Order: sequence, then structure tokens, then C-alpha cells
Amino acid sequence: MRTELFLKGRLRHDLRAEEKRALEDAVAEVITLPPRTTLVERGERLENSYYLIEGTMLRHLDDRKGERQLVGLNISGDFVDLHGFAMKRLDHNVGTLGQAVVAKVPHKAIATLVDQFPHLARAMWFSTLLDAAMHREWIFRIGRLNAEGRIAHLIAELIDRLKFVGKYDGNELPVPLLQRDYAEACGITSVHANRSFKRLRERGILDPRGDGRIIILDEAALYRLCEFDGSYLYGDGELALETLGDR
Amino acid sequence: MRTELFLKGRLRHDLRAEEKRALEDAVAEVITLPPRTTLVERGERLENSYYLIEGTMLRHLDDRKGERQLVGLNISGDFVDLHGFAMKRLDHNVGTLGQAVVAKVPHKAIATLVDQFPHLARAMWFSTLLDAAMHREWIFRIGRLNAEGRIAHLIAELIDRLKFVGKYDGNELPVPLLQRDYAEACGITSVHANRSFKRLRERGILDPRGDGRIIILDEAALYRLCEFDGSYLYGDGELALETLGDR
DNA sequence: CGCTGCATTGAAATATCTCAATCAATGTGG
DNA sequence: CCACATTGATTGAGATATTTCAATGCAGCG
Repeated sequence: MRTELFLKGRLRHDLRAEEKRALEDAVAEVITLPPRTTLVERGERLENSYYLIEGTMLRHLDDRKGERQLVGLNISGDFVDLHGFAMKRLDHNVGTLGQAVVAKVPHKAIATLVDQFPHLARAMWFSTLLDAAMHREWIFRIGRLNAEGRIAHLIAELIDRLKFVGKYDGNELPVPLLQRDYAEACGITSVHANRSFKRLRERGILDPRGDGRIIILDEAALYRLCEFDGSYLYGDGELALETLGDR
Repeated sequence: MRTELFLKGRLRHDLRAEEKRALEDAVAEVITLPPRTTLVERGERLENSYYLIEGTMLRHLDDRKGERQLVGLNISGDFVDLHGFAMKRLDHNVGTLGQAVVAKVPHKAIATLVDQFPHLARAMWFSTLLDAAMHREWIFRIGRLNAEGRIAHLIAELIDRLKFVGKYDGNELPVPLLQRDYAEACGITSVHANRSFKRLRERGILDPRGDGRIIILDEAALYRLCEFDGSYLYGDGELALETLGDR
């Protein structure tokens, strides 16, 4: 199933088979996008939302000079712009990192889903709230940590999220961000990102290869360095709470 | 009505009278809180959400050393932790700035509302998405602007939001944040916040009185300084779009 | 081979932080 | 009414973090 990974590892009460099927059937089209391609632009009027099947997408705001600030990042299993369903336009831009495969879901189909499956509607709401929770942690990251900590914190988040959807092999980060991307995510220059990576390498925490690949050498030290607490990702079993309430 | 200001100025299609009444009736209790009081703590299990009738509330994450990073701020008309309804616990802390009056709304009552009034449910979803949009802009603010710009940008947002709910008189900011609060919101120290305010005063943009009051001298220059574009606040008439879709 | 894009490094400029002191307003107890 | 403590604003000086500008290295690619 194309939408197999939606909220994987996140919901204590999983979606029902019929809900999963309904979501799957709501997909109108599967699209493959080239690297560094804009999918949705700020202000654009929206009729569809996109679910990311494979690849990485970057969400960013641009300043007057055209400099980007990443405000979010999506991996397999994420709805990229589900909030567009309720807001009808986006306040930021969305584009691919590498090549990506997305499922296009018309808002009309989502409206039907939401009407027919209240619990699925709740799950979709929850999924947009997860984005908000991550945004908050991004604010913390940029506001309270130094450059090295910011990069470490971002990578820690990525590792945790990749684990939820079974995309982390315990060694290499399968998200080919450039140092410039890390810089744009962390509110620093790419020169400084480079120097921070150098220090992280010297500490034996990770090994950034020149080509965007990053090998994780010491995951525990990585988490420690940036005081990472992943509870904001609302994973299963984090706490014994029935997220989404009872059926 | 206590919940009169909910989404005021935000929805092109207003809520219906019966929806407003239902929301009003969902309020279990009205509570007055003293200044600098914690209302909800990170991780706490939630059974209620709170709607802010009067006052200001601060949402923050704390680092290891107990230093705060504000991740959001609420004024009259905001649901402070509506996302708690779908998430069942918060990932951040919420407390009052000055004295505040809140309406307590049990999650059970919200569940009923959501079942009975699909359009209201959509509006509530929308309201949590507005929070996310503001979070994104906070990331931009901290990541891309210098200290002076960050403070200006925060104040610009506040002015726009206060205008939506009719709480801005065109002169003075009715939100008694201390310089320390601005610092915690902007990811800088309070000493540096002080120096930034000094410059903003020298530029003739605003006049910070010693007691937390801030007089806005040149609103246009304020917006210009921080390249403020308030479209992320999704005000009425921003664009001719039917936010929330048709009924 | 010569591009091109990205990583890497150095040196100087700038922004921000830290520490420490002073000031002004306010409240409290006598 | 005064003496004193408290809180937040303000300022100075030196330390540190980050940016800027400029150069070099390195790999893939037509």
C-alpha cells in the first residue's frame, strides 16, 4: 500500500483496516518529482494535499534577499501539506530534496474521508498537530542551542522519525541534506555549519562524508550533546496514554 | 458571550449562531489565574482544554538549565491548548503573564461538539493550524533576523493579532511583557534585548517605558524593519479564498 | 580538460553573551 | 515618613560565537 506508513509508530490505537483502505483509495495519482523541485508555493490556492511516499521534502520561508529558512522537513509517511486542506493556501514553500514520490490526494476526497470516518479525521488532525509539535522544538533548537547543538538536535530528530517508519539502519542517515540545508534549517551560515560538523567529527559523534552522507558514530553522545528528548514526537509506548481517545 | 472572540477576524465564513452557542455551552467553568502561574505542564495528562477570555498566556519549553524558550503566546480569543484535545498531553508548558481569565472546556464536551457540528470541528482544526503557522514564522524570526528584527517582528505579529480581536488602540501594546520575556521569545539574552530596544527607540520606532508598557511610535517603520508579512495570520479579506471550504 | 557545485580553511569584522555594577520604581516594616 | 529589600531596566568592558569575504581543494561531468 502506498499510504502504509501514515502515522506509523505514532498511534497507540492503530487505524482500522477500512480506514486505511479509504485513505489509500483517496489517492488520485502518484507523482515522481525530480530533485530540488518546488511542489507548492506560498500563497498558492490549493485543491490537493500531498502524501510523501518516498524521499525527503523541505518546507521553507524565504526572506527578502531570497535566503531560505527551513521550517520543516518531511520523510516517507508524512502528509506534506495536509494543513492545506483546512487552510486552502500555504504560508510557506514546499519542495523536494532529492527525487521524491508523492501521492496526490484531492481535498474533495479528504472531505469525504473526514465525513465518513470520524476516527480517521481525528488521526489526520493529530498528524497536523505533530507538525506543530516539531515546529515548537525547532524554535527551541534555534533559540536555545549553539550551532553544534542545533545540528545534533536536528539529526537526533531525524533519526527518531526515521526509526518510526523503519527507515534507519542504525548507521547512516538516509537523508542527503547538504551542509547548506543544515545551515538553512539551523539559522546559521553554511561556513559555520561546516565548522560545526568538523567539531562533531572530532568528538567522534558523526562522520560527515563529503557527498551529503552522514554516518552516525555515537548515537548516545549525539542525543546527550543537544539534550534531546524525543517525547514531542508522540511515539507509541512513550506513555501509556490513549492518544486520540477511545473509539 | 465568553467565547465571543474565538477566531474573530479569521474566518471568511463566520461560525453560525448555533455553533457559537454550542461552543459557549461547552464551557464548564471560568477561572481567574494570578500572574506568572503555570496552567499546564509538559507531559501532564489532559482532560480539559482552556480558552483564553482575557489576559496573556505564554507557552514555553525549558532547557536543562531551566532557561525558557517561548514557543508561543496567546491573547484573548485564543484556545491555549486545543491541540491537547487530540494529543492528550502537551509537549510544552503553559502559564500566565499577568492575571488571566480562562474558560475550562472538558474534552468530553469538545468531543460532542466535534461530532455534532462538523463545520465547527473544521474551525477548531483550523485554529490549531493557525498556531502552527505562527510557529513557522517564529522559526523564521529567530533563524533569519537579528536581535532588533526579532523583537520588531514579534511586536508586529502582536499588533496584527490584537487588531483582529479589537484590542489594539493604535498606540500602546496591551501586553505587559518584560524585556526578559522578549528575550526568551527571541532567543537572546535580556541584556541584549535591552540594547535592541534602545536602538528601536533611537530609530523612533517605539518607546519602551520602564514598566513593561510599549508605545508604538511608527508602525510602518516597525513592519519595514523586520520585513513583516502578516499573511500567515490568515485574516479575513487577506485573499478572496473561502477558508474552511463551503458549508 | 575545464566546468561546476560543494566542502573546507583562514583571517578579519560583527553580533551576541557574560559578568558586574548602577539606577529607578515599588513595596514593606518600623 | 524613612530605611531597606526587591525587581527590572540600563550601561560598560571584555570574552565568545558567528558572519563575511576570499581562497583552495575535490569530485563528478560534459
